[in-house]
Amino acid sequence: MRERSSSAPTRTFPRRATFTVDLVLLAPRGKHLSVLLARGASNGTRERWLLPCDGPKKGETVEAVARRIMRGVAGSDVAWFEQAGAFGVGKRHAVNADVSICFVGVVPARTAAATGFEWHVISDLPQLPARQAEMVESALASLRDRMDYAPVAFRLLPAEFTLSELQQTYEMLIGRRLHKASFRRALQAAWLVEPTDEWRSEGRGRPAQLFRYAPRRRRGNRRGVRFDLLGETRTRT
Amino acid sequence: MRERSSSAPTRTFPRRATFTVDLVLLAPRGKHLSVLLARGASNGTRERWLLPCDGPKKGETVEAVARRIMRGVAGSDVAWFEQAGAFGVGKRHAVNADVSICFVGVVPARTAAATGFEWHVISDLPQLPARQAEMVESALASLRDRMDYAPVAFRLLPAEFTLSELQQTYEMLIGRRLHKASFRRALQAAWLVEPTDEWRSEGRGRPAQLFRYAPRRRRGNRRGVRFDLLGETRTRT
DNA sequence: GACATAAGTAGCAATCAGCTACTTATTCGC
DNA sequence: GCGAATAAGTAGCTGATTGCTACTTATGTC
Repeated sequence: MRERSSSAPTRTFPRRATFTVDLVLLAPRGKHLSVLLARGASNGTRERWLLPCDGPKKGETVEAVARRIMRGVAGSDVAWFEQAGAFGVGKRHAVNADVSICFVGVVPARTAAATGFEWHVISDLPQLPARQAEMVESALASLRDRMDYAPVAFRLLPAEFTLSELQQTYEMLIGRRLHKASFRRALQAAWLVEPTDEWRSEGRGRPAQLFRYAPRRRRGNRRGVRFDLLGETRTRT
Repeated sequence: MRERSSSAPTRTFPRRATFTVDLVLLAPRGKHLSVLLARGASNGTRERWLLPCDGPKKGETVEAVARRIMRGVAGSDVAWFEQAGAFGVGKRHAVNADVSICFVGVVPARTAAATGFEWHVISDLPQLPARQAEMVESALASLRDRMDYAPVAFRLLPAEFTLSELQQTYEMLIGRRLHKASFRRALQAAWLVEPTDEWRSEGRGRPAQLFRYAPRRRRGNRRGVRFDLLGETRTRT
């Protein structure tokens, strides 16, 4: 299936193939993350679950597709989203697209799922088509890679929040515990929050001061090199 | 254009659209990086240049497409490559694919370009279609993000190399100068190289000892959080 | 042999990060 | 009221990491 080409004269003409946009939409669920799944047609005894996905309408960017799917399945209150790569043939996909372009997004807790969709805790997912299972893994990795650079946690919280809430949100998103004193020290150094005059008492224990997100300055922080590479010589793809 | 669906019963059926794989292939050129461009049909007075691209053959993964294009345009001696995201409609693409899946790769200096292709220094590129220009930017960012984790530099060098050569390679790939003593100290701490018994004298100055890449151990290095995020509240997509 | 040049090292000073151990302020049970 | 329990918030030690200046070492050039 050749198309009209304006590519290099000496090469074969570019072929084309089809894709969909698949969405890994995450939301807090207690101390863990949950992912939104669509109930698939159950072809037998067992339920089938899939990631939400769709193709582009005419002229739509892939970001727009992702945004449209998010609006459709969970409303429009998205804390953050980003592309997490394209996943190709070789592992079965739900609707037989050649390639799925994966987006990862985060929405606040208690975001209602549209009919036919349900939140599932990531530690206990039903079986997904191989390609989609891979995408969930990769989406989580993308999110965790970005946590140091994108204010995901702040967008998940209300305008005013306690530092303990902020820390818990970070812990949930990156999937591991953080040390309280170190967390706060780093936060201070980054000039990301400012205290309000309000305090909140939450049952027992000392009341917590409320803060708001108010980033002040940028650390022009070019380090040398880190050499954090694995011992093995292999590429990530 | 609806397709057979096994998606959520209550949603519209996934649409599909076409894509190509586009390649940002980089090679050292003196102290800078160059990118491989394909000479396009010159529709007027000015030359047109494009990124190499193609679509998948039946059953081919996107990685396989990227690898095939690389083989075709620059041989098979690839130091490293990785996907750098999908770039959608909204900016013109060379062959009118709806979406381009971008791969970034690095090959050694002096890799010969196939007929119809030429290396261009990245600081002085000819005008490219908007989407492809965006891809070049993004590919460089991806490479630099990955430098701390993938042994790209080691794969560009011969089996035995001096530490100055290694440092220069790093500087070229990440696009900034590094401090000699700090570079070496970090390298030692990471147990990535081992000295050989050989020394190389390169004109004037003290001869340099040769090293080889021999990664020994892994630093299980989970930091707390870095809060390296920008002041502005915006996502990267 | 003096000088230029480049490799390679020592070590200071500042910062960062992980941790223990505290102080402060509140509710609960009595 | 008062002590125990609980959670917020802080102090500060320690070792690791980093950027840097300034050195020493070994070679070629003249």
